[in-house]
Amino acid sequence: MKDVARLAGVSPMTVSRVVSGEPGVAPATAAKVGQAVRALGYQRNDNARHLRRKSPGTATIGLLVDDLANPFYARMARSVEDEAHRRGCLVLIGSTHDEPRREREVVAAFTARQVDGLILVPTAAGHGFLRGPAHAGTPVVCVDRPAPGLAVDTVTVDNRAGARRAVTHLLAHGHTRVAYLGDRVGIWTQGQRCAGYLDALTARGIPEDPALIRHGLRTGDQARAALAGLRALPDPPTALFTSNDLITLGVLDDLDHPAPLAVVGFDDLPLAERLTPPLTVISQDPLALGGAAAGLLFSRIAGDTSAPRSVVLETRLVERGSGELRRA
Amino acid sequence: MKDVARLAGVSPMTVSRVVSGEPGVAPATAAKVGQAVRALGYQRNDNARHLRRKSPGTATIGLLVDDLANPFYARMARSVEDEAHRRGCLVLIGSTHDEPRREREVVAAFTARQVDGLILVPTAAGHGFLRGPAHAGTPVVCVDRPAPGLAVDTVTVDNRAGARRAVTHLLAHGHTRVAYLGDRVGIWTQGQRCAGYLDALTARGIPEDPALIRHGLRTGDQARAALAGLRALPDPPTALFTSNDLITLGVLDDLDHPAPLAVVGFDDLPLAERLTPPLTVISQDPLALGGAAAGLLFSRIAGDTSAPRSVVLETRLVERGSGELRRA
DNA sequence: CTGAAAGCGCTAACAC
DNA sequence: GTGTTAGCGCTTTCAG
Repeated sequence: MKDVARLAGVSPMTVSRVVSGEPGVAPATAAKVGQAVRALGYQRNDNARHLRRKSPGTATIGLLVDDLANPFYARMARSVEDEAHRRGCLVLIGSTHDEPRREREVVAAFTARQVDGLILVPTAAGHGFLRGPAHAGTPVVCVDRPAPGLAVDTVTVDNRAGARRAVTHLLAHGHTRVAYLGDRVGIWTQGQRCAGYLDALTARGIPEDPALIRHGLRTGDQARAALAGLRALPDPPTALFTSNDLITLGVLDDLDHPAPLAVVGFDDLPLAERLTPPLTVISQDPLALGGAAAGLLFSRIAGDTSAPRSVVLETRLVERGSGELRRA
Repeated sequence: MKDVARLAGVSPMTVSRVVSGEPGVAPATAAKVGQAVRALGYQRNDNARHLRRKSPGTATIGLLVDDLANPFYARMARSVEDEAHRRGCLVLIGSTHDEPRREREVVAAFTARQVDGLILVPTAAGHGFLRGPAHAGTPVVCVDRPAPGLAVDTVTVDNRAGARRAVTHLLAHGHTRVAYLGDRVGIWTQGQRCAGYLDALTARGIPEDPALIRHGLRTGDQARAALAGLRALPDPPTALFTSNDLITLGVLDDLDHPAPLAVVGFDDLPLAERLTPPLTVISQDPLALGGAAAGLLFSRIAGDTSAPRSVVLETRLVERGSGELRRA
């Protein structure tokens, strides 16, 4: 900046004013400065700028998701970045890979960079560290899952209602033996979906049968094995509710034999309508999740200090065939 | 920091040393400082730190892709972030949505934040702005497509060889009328894939038939319409090479009627093996792309000033059925 | 309308 | 081992 000032024959202060588009500079002076800027290829150092400026922070937010490669979070990230871009804000990104340690590290690195706010898909573990004085003043929005014991804005989808809807749909097609296949119940979304499954049974007066409930399925293969187990029961299910896409895919190949099973999955899949059978799913809208989270965060950044809000988005039942199979 | 110093009864300099883990501080002093840090919830301001430190820049890189929501770029981003994290580096992210203006804006914002380097999926348009003095000293790596006229490191996949392989595969199954369905040839990857298609024909001595070549298909519906046109020819094709996944999906439903067509697509799809027919594809490895780009960038950042390098990754032919249909 | 001085939070370089 | 001084690149504040 000093170089530009020298070349333009003005003081650094004037260069600052021109570069920042502040009023009160003679057009002629501004032009000279502009030329010097272009001649030298000068670019303002925004880090230094934000160091001195008190006004709007650093115009940077942090986004920390479980895994960027997951299309669900990728779409969320996209809409967060779009919202940030509309507001002239940059986005620092990170993946936790569900490791609380990595989460803590990255959050620390983000706040050390003076981000104006944080959008976070919390890992399962405790988030006491976010409550410390280090984070006072940095607004946080949790998205996709809440952070237990952390009083911050949260955007989730109504997993429980969605699961209930799925299972109710199956019951409406005459099924009475509906199995639940899920990942670990400790995962918040899974717990919610299982609760929704039970809600639906209860509403119909169908007693819960522990033999039909399988938790902790972490891979497609495990799901497949679980299904085999279910089919070996004396009174096997005629329908399945699969609680995430990995599990849905795992059972897909074994739906027809020996007896056809109806299935509704939670989470939409890219090509669900082209599978055989076309998959009926409960679908979520990751773009809306990201958009809502960004909206909340920016209103906090703008100074909104009201009580923490909880936004819950609805899911959608998409009927494509696999869930409309009537009981044999 | 001054507050911490006061509370610990030492000078700010000592706090700095402790917080930065520098040697040469008495353990007792370090302990006192540590307590004060925790009591106040102090966190170092890394922006200010990097302002003064000359050593390793800001430990931040910029990643600019076409669209974060695209699973291909999402996976690339994930591996870039992983590599960056391994090196204690943060990642600023952005989407261009293929708009050169947005690309320029975001690149400018990144460099204004003093990123140590840039990984870029260049838009189609010119990149003269990257050559200006403003970017001297900020290493850039282009990934997925080259930036015409820009002498920087580039990581791409061998689109041409992949396409050639796909078409050769179809020819080997007895087909002589193989059609090409692609997006605008002006898009670099599409141009390469079309060239590969022609290579394969030439190698077999099969003359190119313009009636079998369709460019500019931007949607699945357009691809479908193009296929209808091909089928109406007096001498219709018996096999297709589809040059991206959108096009592949577009034609998928019309492969069997009136006559069965063999097809090989460029780009793998998540559930390709579960479609009917299971899809034979040329698959790329976005994680490897991202990893290679990050590797190159970090070696540049570390001071490698050798001539710009071009890394070209191979594709893989994945045979699943749709491409192994013999000529009727 | 423009410039000089001071300082944002931190660390390099040197003194003690 | 620890403190002092100066200054990173910019903007605030106030004086001309």
